[in-house]
Amino acid sequence: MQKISKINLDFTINSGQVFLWDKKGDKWTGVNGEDILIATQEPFGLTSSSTKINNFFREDDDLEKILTNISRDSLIRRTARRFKGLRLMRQDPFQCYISFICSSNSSIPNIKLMLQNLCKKFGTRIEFNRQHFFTFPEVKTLANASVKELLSCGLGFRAKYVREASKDVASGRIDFNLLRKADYKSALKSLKTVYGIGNKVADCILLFSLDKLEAFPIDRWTQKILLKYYSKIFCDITEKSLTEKKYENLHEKLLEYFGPYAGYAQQFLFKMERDINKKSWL
DNA sequence: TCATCACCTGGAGA
DNA sequence: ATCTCCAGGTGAT
Repeated sequence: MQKISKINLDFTINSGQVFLWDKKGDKWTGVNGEDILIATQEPFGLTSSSTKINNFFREDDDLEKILTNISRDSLIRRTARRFKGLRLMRQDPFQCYISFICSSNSSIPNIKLMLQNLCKKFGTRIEFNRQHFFTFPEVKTLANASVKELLSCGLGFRAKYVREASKDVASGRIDFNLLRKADYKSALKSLKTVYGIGNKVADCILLFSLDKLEAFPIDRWTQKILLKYYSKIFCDITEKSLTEKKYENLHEKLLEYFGPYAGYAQQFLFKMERDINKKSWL
């Protein structure tokens, strides 16, 4: 049994990073690529049956250092205190990539539904702890899927994105190992060449699966948050959708303000504002 | 470079 | 019941 202290499972899993997780009783079960991960919150940490849990929950992150680093104002300090134990995760890159391509103009429950359908149709059925699960589909399987089959999973207009994006990985044009080694800006540029990936989705993939902690995904919520609490600091923010240029400029300023772990700041703020507005999680 | 707009689909609210 | 509106955006014009 592995133990990881200082992680709050509920905060972490219910912060919009992952979709294929379920809680039964006090036990969380999730799909990560071809692995099924199981974790339970214990009074003194977190237990699981797999060492893969350590990597998944970014045990190597020095949270004390990170929190000190991002604590640039009282709001972020309070929020980090309130959601103590919330962490970023290190997801399977391909699953993360497809998940956030599917997230476009959709809601968390619906994204989860689409991904579950993909797993059922294209994943591998496996037995684990006397229960059955479906793993996340392999790259080549999705790359060879027809748009019609993808549509049957409820993807709608995202079906063509998923098909093309999967082909890019299958062909090697998109190589997650290279992107992980690359610096943030070149990895971002590369991901944005994929059909169906813009700034926001690219930043999610970089932050949640490719170790780019300076990524700061700016979606409607984040934009709302910045407008509501940070309009003095990041002026010229409006509620209108961000243009390419504005997104880039804003990210630059965010990085300047929150520092190299800006992605963590984003996650705390996102969690806070969604909870305030009572938005649904998994 | 920027502003609009269409887009699949499931769920919530009128 | 039936309708409208919206949801963690992106691509095309």
